[in-house]
Amino acid sequence: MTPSARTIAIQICDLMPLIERAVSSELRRSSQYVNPSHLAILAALEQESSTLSGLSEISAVSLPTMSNSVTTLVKRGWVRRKKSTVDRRFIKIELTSKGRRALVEIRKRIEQFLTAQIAHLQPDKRADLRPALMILLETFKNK
Amino acid sequence: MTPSARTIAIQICDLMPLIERAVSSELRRSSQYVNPSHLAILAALEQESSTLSGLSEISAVSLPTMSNSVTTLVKRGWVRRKKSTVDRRFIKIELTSKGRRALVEIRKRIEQFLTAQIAHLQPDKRADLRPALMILLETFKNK
DNA sequence: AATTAATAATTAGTACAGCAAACTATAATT
DNA sequence: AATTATAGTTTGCTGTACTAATTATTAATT
Repeated sequence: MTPSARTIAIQICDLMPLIERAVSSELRRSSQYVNPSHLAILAALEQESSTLSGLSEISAVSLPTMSNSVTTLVKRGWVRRKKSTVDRRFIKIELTSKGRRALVEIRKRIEQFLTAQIAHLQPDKRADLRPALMILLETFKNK
Repeated sequence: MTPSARTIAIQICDLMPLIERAVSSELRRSSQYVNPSHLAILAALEQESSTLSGLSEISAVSLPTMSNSVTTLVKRGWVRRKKSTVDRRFIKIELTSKGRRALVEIRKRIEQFLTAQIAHLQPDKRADLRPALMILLETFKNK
């Protein structure tokens, strides 16, 4: 019998905090504190520059919140604000090269941490994980 | 060929913020704001009461942070502090019945949200998810 | 053309999680 | 009895989250 959507939802519900906690803790351990929300912003900007309202929608936070977060990231030199020449109400947020390097660095640290956890698994279990994660990625993209 | 641990790590790295964002946004949408970290604390206490230092270790945050979070939860009436009679330095944190009800309520809301996402999937894809999630749950338990 | 409405972003004010450092209270050691 | 260790709390800071109000700019109306 195929598992109900609810069964899987509960599993995700249980799993999320476990990984989240481990990764957050790993990020906090680093010299420069990195908030998970910053990671999301940098990752979004890596694809393409975005306006402030665009970012706030992607991250599902309010506009003022995103404005503040961007200010923090600007202070760190990871992004820059750039007024649009077409419509001057818009502000384009761009990743700086320093921000790009920081993103690579942060990703590397999380990846190394997660890799260490996954490495303990049997190859056949790892084989099960990949397609499942692809399904989830597809499911939660643009949600 | 079985996927490398690193490949899977990257997948998780990409997936996490997607789900996290969706769920956080869902939690914030509710009348009473619920911080994800609160959820983790309540869930830990549901299993069994714990000391403050126990909780801070489980959630991988500092002792002062946990002390403050518990104070917030006490104000909300969701947990209570109780001095140990054996060793009076210890403080047992217990879930109140109101806290237990809140936990059920929060879980229900997240589950409903996630269920709605999962429900769109084909049964065979859902069938793939369950064992994979079990592997991940096992992997990140006690990490 | 002047006024009004709509849109994008910021500012102000509040709540609260995260930290380190300094502190209090209690228990264990010496 | 004095010292050291342990469990929590308090303080002071940074920074994310919110809503409500404000500013700047553009679009729509009259």
